[in-house]
Parts: sequence; C-alpha cells; structure tokens
Amino acid sequence: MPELPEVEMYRLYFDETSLLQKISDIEILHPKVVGGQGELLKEQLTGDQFTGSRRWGKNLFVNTKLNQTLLMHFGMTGNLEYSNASMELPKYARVVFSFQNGFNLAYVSKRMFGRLGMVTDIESYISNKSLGLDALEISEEQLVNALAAKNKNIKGALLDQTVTAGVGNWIADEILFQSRIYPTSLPKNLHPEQLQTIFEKMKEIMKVAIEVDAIRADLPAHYITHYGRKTASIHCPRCKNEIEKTEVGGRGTYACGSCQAEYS
DNA sequence: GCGCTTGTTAAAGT
DNA sequence: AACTTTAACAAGCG
Repeated sequence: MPELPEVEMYRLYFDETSLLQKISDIEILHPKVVGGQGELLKEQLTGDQFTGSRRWGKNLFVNTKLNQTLLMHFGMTGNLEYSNASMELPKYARVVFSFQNGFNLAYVSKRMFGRLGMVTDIESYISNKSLGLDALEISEEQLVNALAAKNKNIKGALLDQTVTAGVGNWIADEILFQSRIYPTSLPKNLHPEQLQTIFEKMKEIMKVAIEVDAIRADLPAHYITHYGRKTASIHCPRCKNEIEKTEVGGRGTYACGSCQAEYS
C-alpha cells in the first residue's frame, strides 16, 4: 500500500512504538530484503537505539543514538508491526527488531519488493538516487518546472520520483482525475493554469489521504479512488460515465474519458 | 490456472 | 550522450 501517505503513517507508528529502546536482537527471516547486508545490519544496530525518523517520498530513514542511519522502503506491499514478543510474528515478517522491553518491531513485506539497509547519510542517498523534493515540501514553481522538463506523458512524469518523491499509481490517477486532464497528455501541451491545478490537487490529495490515515475507503466520495481500483464497473462521480481502465506507462490506469481532456 | 497488483530499475530503444 | 520506454523482478490473491 505504500505511497507517501501510507509511509507517513508508518513513520508516525514507528515513532510511537520503537524509539529509545535498546535493540537486543535482530532476526533476518529473509536475506533478500536486506540485500546480503544481514550481518552488517546486526553488527551496526544491535545494542543501539532508534532515536528518530524522517520520511522523503516513499523512503523512511531511521536514525540511531550511535549515529547510524537505516533506510526502509516498502515496495508494493509492506508495513511495520509492533507487538509483544510472546505473540506470533505477523505473516510475511522479513526482519524483526527485538527490544529489551519484550516487544519487537517486524518489517513485513509480502511480495518482497521492499528493501531495508544501512545508508551512510540521507543527503548523499537522495542525491545518488536523484530523488526530487518530497511531494509535501515541493513548491508550485519547482513542481511545474520539473514536470515541464519531462518529455513523457503527465502520468509518467508524476510517477517519476526524480520529479517529486512520493506520488504512486493511485495518487497519480486521482490528481489527474480531479484536474480533469487525461493521463496520456503531455506536460508541454498543458496550460500554465492546468499545471497549477495539478500542483494544488496533489497537495490536497496528500493532505486528505493523511487525514484519513491512508485508508482508501475513507477518502471523500468525489474521489475516484474511493471506489476501489478493481471493481468491475466504476462510474465517474462527476458525470456518471463508466471509468475507463487502460494502461499508461505500463501501469493500470483509471480515468474518465468524458471529463478528462486529452492534450497529446 | 491466468492475469492482476499501491514500486523501482536494468536493459533496450530513440 | 541523454532521455524515455519496456520488461523484469516476487509472490499472493481472486
């Protein structure tokens, strides 16, 4: 589930549960998610404490008392679960941090696209990956310029983490639905006011999604995503036409062909 | 069994 | 050379 709002939930959850407790043990249940860094992870974190966290797009960085930085990325499926060590571990737990207070934090990744590992520092990681500014932080001018610099369709540009970090598949669809712009449109063909609308809708959708704790069913009824993404027939909350399911940039894409205009 | 999936990236293409 | 597009990754789910 993790796009920016979900990862923000995980960050808050992490801070509420896992800070300032001594890490007594780390269990790697699936080496692949730590990219062969299992031993390194144990060496660098056992005995240490988590002191705080910072989110950049879909990346969650965790700092420790001994000044180490751990990066968690959740891929297409993943979350964190904190529980008493006497409880059964969650299904698909891949890495488990045990704390001295008898509780543990499980990094859960069902489809194994998530990654967890040590990084030297946040800034150089972001710069190496060429990540754009976080979608909650980026200014209108910065977003508009970054979009205009891309020569690909607007949906692909919004999903491009070097443009802005944090937009995922459903949010890209929702931004374009609310902006009334068809996903295959090219940024260079959009009017300045339309790019401004995209910026405003992106900010609003992120804010609203965080307010409802990233639970999609709790999104407002005028959001297309509110109705789910695989129901047989979804109707446009504006014009009642059937929502189209297509593929744009290799991703399943939902859009209203009658009230989203195409500028290709 | 088939096709789908909320992400990223290496490889291929332009 | 630099940017864009595609295929692949893994595995559960309906």
